[in-house]
Amino acid sequence: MQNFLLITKALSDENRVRVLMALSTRELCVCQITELLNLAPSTVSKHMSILKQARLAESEKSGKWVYYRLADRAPKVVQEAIDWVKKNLVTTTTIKNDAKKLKLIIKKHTVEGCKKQTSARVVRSKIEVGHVSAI
Amino acid sequence: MQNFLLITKALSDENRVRVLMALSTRELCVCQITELLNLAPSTVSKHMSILKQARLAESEKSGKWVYYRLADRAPKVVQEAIDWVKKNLVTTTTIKNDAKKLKLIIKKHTVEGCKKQTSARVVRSKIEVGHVSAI
DNA sequence: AAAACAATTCGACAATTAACGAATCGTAGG
DNA sequence: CCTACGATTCGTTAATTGTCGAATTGTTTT
Repeated sequence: MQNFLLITKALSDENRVRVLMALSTRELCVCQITELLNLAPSTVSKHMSILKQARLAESEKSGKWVYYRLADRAPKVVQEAIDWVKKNLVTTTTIKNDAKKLKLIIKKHTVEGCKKQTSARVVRSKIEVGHVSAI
Repeated sequence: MQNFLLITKALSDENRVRVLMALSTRELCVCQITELLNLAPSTVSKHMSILKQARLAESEKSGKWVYYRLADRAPKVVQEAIDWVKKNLVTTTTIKNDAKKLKLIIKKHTVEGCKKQTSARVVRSKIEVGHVSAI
């Protein structure tokens, strides 16, 4: 019951479901999510920890960055929740607008890095799915 | 998106999911739910209005009583949410304990009515699914 | 070594929400 | 009619939650 409520509570905030939908396209680092949602980094970090606790999202550190992605190999409850969310939100204007905005953000980050930095990791993430712990 | 969040917010409270699970067995009047959850009637009423707004539950007035039941013929999002909840909570101890307690409550109410009253409606609900607006 | 930067943690504050009791509405029975 | 009762609404309070900025941690770059 407690795990179940972790999931539903995580899904009961608009910003968090927007993140989940964004992650359904590809993995993202915190600064990209921050830019998408227009929130303070600390706020985004909190949201991500809630998604992680519910096991809806996973994270992986790579140098200075922390990349988040949708849960894989998570319990069935979680997977079904994710599928339900995806299925019912892909068509909404909010999510479609986010998708557009996200493309620009990713393009920008690919060129400039998170702010002014260029990272091989960011560039490479376009062509490979796997992750490396160090560049 | 707003409708979606009505659903997830409704599901993010333990008492409300307990009610949903109780309703998956049979329809219930507010006083029965109140007894199950051990909350003030006004609190239960609020919870039920939240479930109704999310379209997870429906209500029907019958004399002095208001009966709630799980949504039927609701949008697919809602149906899928209900199925997901049911599937993942039937085995939990909280819900199983509720089921036990509910049996006693129903038995009691069948004999004595909500408090001291006997209602034909309550007795009849055991054998018929349909509802009548007046006894 | 120092500076820059991404992310997290922490403390404070504002907004939301769960809970209750009192008051109200509607129905049923004396 | 009037009383009793189930349910809802309303106003209040307590608890929870979302948000931010400041401070901190860890990593990379200069």
